[in-house]
Order: sequence, then structure tokens, then C-alpha cells
Amino acid sequence: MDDPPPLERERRAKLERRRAAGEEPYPWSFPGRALSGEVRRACQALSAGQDERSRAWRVAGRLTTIREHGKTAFADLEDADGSLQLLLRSDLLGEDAYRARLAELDPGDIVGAEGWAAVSKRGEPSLAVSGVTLLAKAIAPPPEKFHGLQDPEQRLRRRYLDLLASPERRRLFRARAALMSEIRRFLDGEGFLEVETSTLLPVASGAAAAPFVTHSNYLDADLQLRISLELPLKRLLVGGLERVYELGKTFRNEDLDSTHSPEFTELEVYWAYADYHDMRGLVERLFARLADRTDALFPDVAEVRAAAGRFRPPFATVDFVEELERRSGIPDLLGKDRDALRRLARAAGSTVPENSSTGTFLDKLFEKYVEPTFDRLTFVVDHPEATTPLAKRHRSKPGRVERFEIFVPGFELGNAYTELNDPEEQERRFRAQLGDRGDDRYAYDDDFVRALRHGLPPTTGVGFGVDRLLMALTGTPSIKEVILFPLIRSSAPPREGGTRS
RNA sequence: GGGCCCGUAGCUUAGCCCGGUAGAGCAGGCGGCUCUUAACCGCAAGAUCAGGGGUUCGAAUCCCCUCGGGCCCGCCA
Repeated sequence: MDDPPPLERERRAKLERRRAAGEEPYPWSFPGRALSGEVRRACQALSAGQDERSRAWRVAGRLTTIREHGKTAFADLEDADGSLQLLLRSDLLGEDAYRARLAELDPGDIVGAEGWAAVSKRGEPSLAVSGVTLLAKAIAPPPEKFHGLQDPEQRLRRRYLDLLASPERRRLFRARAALMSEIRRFLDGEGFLEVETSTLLPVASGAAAAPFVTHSNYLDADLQLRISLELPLKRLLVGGLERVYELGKTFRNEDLDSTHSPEFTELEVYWAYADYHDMRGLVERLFARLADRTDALFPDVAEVRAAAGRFRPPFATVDFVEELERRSGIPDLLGKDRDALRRLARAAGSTVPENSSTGTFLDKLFEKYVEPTFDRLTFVVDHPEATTPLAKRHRSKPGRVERFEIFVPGFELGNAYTELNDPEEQERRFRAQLGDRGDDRYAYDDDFVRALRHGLPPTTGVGFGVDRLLMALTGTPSIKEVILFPLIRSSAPPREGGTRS
């Protein structure tokens, strides 16, 4: 076995001294605990140098810093509610107890403290401590107290250290949870039913992306992790559920970069007897709610409020074809065949494969000429039919589908259609795309076509990348910063250490 | 897949160009201090310079390989 790191030896010795004194260094509970905010509020009635001994408080949390001044010491205790200064004095604790306690406490320790509300002479709300209980000894030291954990690799690999060193990071992940709850509250209030569909499937479908493959021992069959929620949810509307949504993990076996994660959280919403105009209204109401909630969560952070402000009207709207023709100077895009579009995409600098579909080349052109021009939240509407096998053809614009995509500067947030519900048309589109692409990446889902034959009501649906939505709302530039444990290569195995005796 | 950059004590880092005993701050140890809040002052300790190989009298520093990470580009309807 390895020797304990020298820096941990002292902390371990302190732990053993506690045990030798008959005290449990990892006790089971600390009853009667108040949050730090309650004590801070109790301090508001006091002026500097005053205390209030009629009420005893018990608080618990992690010690972040300890400042010793001979017969007085200050320590900061952090809990879910914030930070509270502990005021330790030799005349309150008794000289021996004071010395003994300070000798055994380290930054990073989890402690319980009891005492009374007091405001220091310098005006800091505090707890004047009459007793301290060790609740969990930190054998390993915390990150540096001022700079925190800076190494980006360690921040991802050991997220618990990143979180314990950074109240801001903790706040971001609390905000993530609060915004997810807000999404659920909003959709529940609109009469949508939250459902959970399968993650493991015989064939992942509903998008063109490489799946993760795993194996069922029981079935003796390979299974794939889902790449989209779309087709199972539409089946539920065939089944009569009418309004459903799912909020869950989706997996794509592709690269990780600032806006892509192989494992990400998706929201998809399907709404029978409504079209994409209705969906746009629903999305705009959801945005208003999320913007309000974000403002409430970060009232003091101007950057976040500015980012959340993008989710309030007026929103920009551009027609896919008109905007692409205008920005690129290319006329009559819908009249071009695949070869012509391929040449145009090449000329624009795209290196997508030769056998890519007509839709892919159009998307690439849009990506090159139009996407970089977005300076606000923008709805892109009415895409060419070739880009979209699952959307219904436009009721008045030939060659188009009823679709909108939502962009913020830098990336796509969401995608909505009036859903294609004609089974024969669906089958034709699937086959057209297969033939067009000449590759097998798009899994043909014949059971989905069979389900459509039983009748899918007129329906609209939308899908959101929830991690990206959180990035855009909070102004966070990297998807890794809104995912607690992003995928990362496992670190190299430790070297053999067999020569130690 | 291509390019650029990074890895020094538990943490934050200096040193690398231009080769010559690896320097600090925080945390930890010892001592001092009754109002600090990145507390302060003094003393002592703490380093596989990511790993391996090469060049050299001498490598944290120059070269090559490997590992890990970051950013950009490509790909991901």
C-alpha cells in the first residue's frame, strides 16, 4: 500500500486523537440544525459588538477558513444557505477547550457548532460559539481558498472539489434544477403528460447520429441507446395521449466540444390537434417563464440577466430560403439539384462527404452563410422539404415544410414541426432520404410507419437541447459547465508501487 | 480526422525563449497575537518539474515518443 500523503498525516493524527479521547469523529447526526441564513437574519437586529444570548442556535457545514488571533479566532462555515462566521473565544469556551478545538480543526472539516447570534466589532454577522462538534474530518485538504480549483481537467474529473471550492458553481447547478422544474411546471400547467420512454432500443431512430451499442445477455441481442425521443412519443399520440413530453437523457456516439456532449438532456413535446404556429406560441410562453425564473435566480449577475433577456420578445424571424438566398447571393435555391448544391457547398468551404443528401448540402450552406449572422434569439422558419423527413409539407409554400428552428448566437437550441402524419408520405420520405444519401446512417423505422397507418392526429412537436438552453439562459459558454459529470477519458492507471515495504 | 496550446508541492503559481543548486503564496507543523474576513508576524518543513527516451560535462528548460487536458477547424439532417 502507498504511504499516506505527508500532507494528510497531520489531519489523520488529529482524527486519531479525537478517537483516543473517546469521541466519534464521524458521528451519525447533528439534530436541531438551523441554516446559516436564519442566524444571519437573527443578527440583523443587533449592532456591531452586540450578541443575543436568549436563543441558542445549532448550525452545521464545512469550515472554509480559520483566522486565529491568539485568544480569539474566526472561522467561516459554509452550508446550503451560504456562509456564516463562527466567533470562537477563549473566555466563552474555556482556555483549554478553546486551545484543544483550534488545534484539531482544519479548513475542509465538516462541523456542527452551537452558540448564539452575535455581530462582530467589525459588523460581521456571526455565531458566538459555545461548543463545536466534529461531524466529518477532512483528511484531504480542500483546494486553495482564494483561487479555488483552476485546473480544467481536475474541475471535470473531480467535480466535487470544483463544487466545494466554488459557491458560484453550486449556484449554477441549483439553477439548472430550478429551471428543469420550471419547464415541468409550465408543461404540466398546459395539460401535458410527462412520460418516460425506453433508453434501450433494438434500433435507435428519429435522428441521423451514430448510436452507442450495448448488449442484452437475456435477449442475446445487441441494443442501442436512443438518439432521439421523437418516434416513441408520436406513437403515444397514435395511442390517444394527445399531449405528452419527455425530459431525459439522449446519447449520440460523437465528439464532445463546447456545444456537443455524447450524453445530453433533451426535451421533446408533442401536441395533438395543434400546428407549428400554436407550438411557437407555446415556446414563447415557456421562454418568458424561463427568463423570469433566471432573473429571480441571478438577480445580482448582470451577464446572466442579459443572457436571459434574449428569451424575451421581440424575436427575430427569418425564412430559411429567403434568408439564405439573400445572404449568399445564390438565386433559386429550390430549383437546384443535388450536384449543384454540392458544388455550392464546396465553394462555401464545406467538406461534408460527397454522398451527403440534398438536405445536408442545404443545411451546410445555411450554416456557412446565415448562422454566423445571428446576433439574437432567432426563429428560422419553413425549411426546404429535403432537409426534414419528419415534417409535414407547407400548406402554402411549395417545396417547403412547416418547421421552425430556434437559434441563439453560436448554436441551435430547438427544432419544431407540424408533424408529418401521412404514412405513405412518411414512407416515401424515409426511402428518398436513404436513396439520396446512399448510406445506412438513417435507420428506417417501419414500425413507426405502421403506427402512422393507424392514424396520428394533426400534431405539432418540438425538441430542445436542454443543456444548451441552460447555457443560453445563463450565458455559460461551454456545455461541460452545465453538465455535472461530462464524459471524460478515464485517467491513466496508477504506476505499480510494489517495491515499498 | 487536422492544427495550436497546456501539464512544476495537496491547491494557486514563478522559472522554460537564452541549459548551470526549482522560487513563492495558500493549506499543513512550531511559536506569537482578543475583531479578523485572501487576517497578520517569525521559524522550520514540503517537488517522480505528467511518463519514457534522446542530445549535452550538465535538462523543468532543447529534440522525439506516449499519456491526460484545453481551444480552434472538420464531422454530428
